[in-house]
Amino acid sequence: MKKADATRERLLTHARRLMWARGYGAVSLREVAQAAGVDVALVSRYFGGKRGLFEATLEDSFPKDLFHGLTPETLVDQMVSLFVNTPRDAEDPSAIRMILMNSHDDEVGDLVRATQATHWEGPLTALLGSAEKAALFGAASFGLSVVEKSLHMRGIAPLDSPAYEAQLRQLMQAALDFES
Amino acid sequence: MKKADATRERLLTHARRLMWARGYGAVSLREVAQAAGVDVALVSRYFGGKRGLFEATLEDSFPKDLFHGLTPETLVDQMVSLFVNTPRDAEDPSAIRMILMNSHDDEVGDLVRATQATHWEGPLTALLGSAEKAALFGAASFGLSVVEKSLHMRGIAPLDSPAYEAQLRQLMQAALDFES
DNA sequence: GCGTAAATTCAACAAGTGTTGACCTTTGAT
DNA sequence: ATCAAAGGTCAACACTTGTTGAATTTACGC
Repeated sequence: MKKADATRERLLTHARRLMWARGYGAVSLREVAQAAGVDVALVSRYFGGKRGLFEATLEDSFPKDLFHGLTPETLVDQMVSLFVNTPRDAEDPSAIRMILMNSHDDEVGDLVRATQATHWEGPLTALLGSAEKAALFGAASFGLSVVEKSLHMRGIAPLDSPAYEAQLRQLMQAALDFES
Repeated sequence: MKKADATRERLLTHARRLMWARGYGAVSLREVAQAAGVDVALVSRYFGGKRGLFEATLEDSFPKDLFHGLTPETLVDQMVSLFVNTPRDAEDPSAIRMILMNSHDDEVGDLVRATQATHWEGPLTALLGSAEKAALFGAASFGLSVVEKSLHMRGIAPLDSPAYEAQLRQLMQAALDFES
């Protein structure tokens, strides 16, 4: 019972790396299997199919407690810090990228959006006590992350500049000051 | 010589509608051809292949003069107005959505990013006279557009609220006030 | 109406997809 | 060492994809 779990996990790791980075539809099971060093058939055997494999990566590694222990006052600092410390095109693909790449897929889009809403949008709304604040802050943060970290638009954004970080903080704080 | 041009344009229209909305990789030529009411073979015949068809939609309908005639002072108003007046999930898919859906495609990603850089990022940088300003403003605007218009995250953003529009203007202006 | 060229369809292709059932191969307890 | 179960491979399937060359239909000047 031990060996199987190991390869199961190996499949899961590579599936997450590939599918989160390039999207569910753009990655073939054969590619995942080859990366894991096993035969394609094992995927359907262990996860019930391609969709099952993707779902497993969500349950396994979607960050669920992003806002845990935060207050509206500490939120901005925390998010800016998270933003600045996250490298572009990280080896280990981020959940932001995963949402960006899979939200519009016919097969898994609904699942992705539901997962996001449950674990991020919901808690953030609860934390801020306002759907509108959560909306604007979430949109600004997510949008910035998408553009900075994932879309390959160069000429954009000197991440290391301290002035940029300050401006970023001000920008996010402005989103938080939304009234009614 | 007339009839062919008509179906050529019909193919182009449906290709843009489908590929800009769901992404190059997710749309099959047979689907485009069926929407246009012709046989699949015509695509390769008229456009030289799938990629040629997509390139044609770019040359044909990518908005090229978005910042023409604007000054740094009128930029925010213009963009906020454009933003507020653009419906969510428009029938005629937006270039924003197209960039979002195709920037990471292995086959057309480079082309999309190059097009974007030439017609948007370049002019915006020239207009603002600063790569950093263009970076932050572009990222904020684009990110907000992406989240609001394209990612299907509901519970997010009451577009019709006047207070929201004011906040949006303030947010974009803040991005523009970037120094050094 | 005829005939020619344009416009379009048809049929087939090679390649790649996810999935399945039968088949080996390794492992570990008796 | 034996045998059964677990772990994994193999070959084949039905299907979809983009592309291509030949055949067929449609339009139009004479």
